[in-house]
Amino acid sequence: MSWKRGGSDGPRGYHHGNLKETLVRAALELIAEKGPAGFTFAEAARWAGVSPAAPYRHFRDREELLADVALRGFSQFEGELAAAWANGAPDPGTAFERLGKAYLAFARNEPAYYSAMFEAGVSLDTNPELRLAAERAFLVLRNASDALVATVPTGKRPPALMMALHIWAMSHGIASLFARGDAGRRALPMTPEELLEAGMLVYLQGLGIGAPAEAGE
Amino acid sequence: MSWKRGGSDGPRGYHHGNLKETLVRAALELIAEKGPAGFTFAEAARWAGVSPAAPYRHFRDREELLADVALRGFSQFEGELAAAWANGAPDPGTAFERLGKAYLAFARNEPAYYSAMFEAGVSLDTNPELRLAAERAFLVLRNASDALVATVPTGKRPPALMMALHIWAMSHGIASLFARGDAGRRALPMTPEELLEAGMLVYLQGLGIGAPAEAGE
DNA sequence: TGTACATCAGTGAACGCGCGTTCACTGATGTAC
DNA sequence: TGTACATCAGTGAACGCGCGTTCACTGATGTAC
Repeated sequence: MSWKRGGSDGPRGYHHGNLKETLVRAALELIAEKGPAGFTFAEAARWAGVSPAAPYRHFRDREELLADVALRGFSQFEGELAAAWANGAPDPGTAFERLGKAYLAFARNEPAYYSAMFEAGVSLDTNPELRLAAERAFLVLRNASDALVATVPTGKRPPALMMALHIWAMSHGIASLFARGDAGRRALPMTPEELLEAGMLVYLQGLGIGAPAEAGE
Repeated sequence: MSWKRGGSDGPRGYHHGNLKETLVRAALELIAEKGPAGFTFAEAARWAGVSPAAPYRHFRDREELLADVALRGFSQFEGELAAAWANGAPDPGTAFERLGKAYLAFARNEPAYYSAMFEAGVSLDTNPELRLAAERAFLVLRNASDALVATVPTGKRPPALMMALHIWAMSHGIASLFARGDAGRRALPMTPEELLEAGMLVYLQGLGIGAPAEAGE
C-alpha cells in the first residue's frame, strides 16, 4: 500500500507531498522494530527519504511526533473496538466476546501503536486531545459494561464503571504480558484469547451476569 | 542510606569499592527520573562519580546493566510478594488480600524496577537467569492460587494455573495503568488497591471461592 | 488566460553535544614466601 | 613481619558517530488581478 499522494512511485521532485503521514508511518515502523526508545527524529527523516530538517515543518520535536502517533493509535483502537462491539448486536454476550478478541488483536497487530499509547511515557496530563482520544476508546468498554449490566434485574446491578475498569485492566494485563506482537511477550500454555475469554466468563459469573448468550460454551 | 563500602563519605581514593552496586543504584535513579529510555551508560558513570570507562569493568554494556537491574527487581519483587503471602497465614483469604496490596505497593514504590522488569524490552528468551527470576516471582501467585483452590471441595476446583494467570494479568493491568509511581499513570475514581481488591473478590466469587476469611468485608 | 507575487515545503551544510568504546596507563589491594 | 609481585579496578584522553537543531536558501504551488 502507498501513502504518498497519488499512490505512484515516490516523491515527485522537490515536494514530498505527504510527508507528515510518511513520518508517522516511519515512526511506527521504527518503534515496531526497536521499541519506542530506539526511534529518532533523524532516522524517521531518513526513512521518509527527506533531509533531517524537513520534519520540523510538521512537528515541533520528537515528542510531538510520538504524541501524534499515540493519538492516531487511540483513534484507530476506538474504531476497532467499536466495530467489534457493534452496539451489542446480536446480543451483549456475543458482542462482548468479540470486543475482547478485538482488544487483543489490536495489541498483537499494532504493537507499535500499543507501545506509543501505553508505554512510551507520553503524558496524558499535558495533552488534552490525547486524553480525550484515550477516554473515547475507554468509553467503548464502558458502554459494553452498561449493556451487560442492563441484562441483570434492577437492584442486583453491579457498578458499570468499576466493571469497565476491571475489564480494561485484565485485557491490558493479558495484552501486555502475553499478546503483544513484539519482544517482551511471555510464553503461555494457551492462547491469550482463551485466557481472556475464560477470565471474563469467571468475572461476569462473579457479578451474577451469567453468560447471557450461551454462545460457544 | 549508603551503598558504599563502610558507609562513610564517598569513594576513598583510587578504588571506588562498591561500583557495581552503585551503578545499579544509578540506573534505578535515572530510570525513575526519565524512563528506561532516558538512561545512558555514561550518565550512570557520572552519577557514580567515576570515569566513563569504569563501568566496563562490571558490565559488558548498557543492556547487561539493564538486565541486572531487572534481575534484582524480580528478586526483590518475589521477596515482597512471598513476605506478604506468608504461606497463607493466618488464612488464604487474608493473605491473598495482603498479596494484592504488596503487588501494587511494589509498582508504586519501585517504578524503576517495574519498568526494567516489564517495559524495558529486556528479553527473557536470551537470559535464562532472568527468566528463572521472573518465574520464581510468578510462583508466589501460583502458590497462592493453589491454596485458594484447596479451600474448595474436590471436584469443584478450578484450574490453579489459569487462575494465577488471571490474577497476574489483572494485577499487572491495574499496576501499569493506574498504580505506577511515575508518569503514564491514569486518574481513577478510587484507589488502585480498592479496584484490585474488588476485582479479585468478584473473580473469586465467579470461581466459587467466596471470601474465605470474611475479613474486612 | 497570463503574469506577478506570496507562501509553502523542502534542501543541504553546518554546529555543538553527548554517547559508546578503546587504549595505555596507574594506584590500590591481595598473596606467596 | 617484610618484601616482591600479580592482579584488580580504576583513570583520563581520545576517537568516530549520529543526533537534534539552526540557517539561509530555493523550487513548487496557489492565488489575485
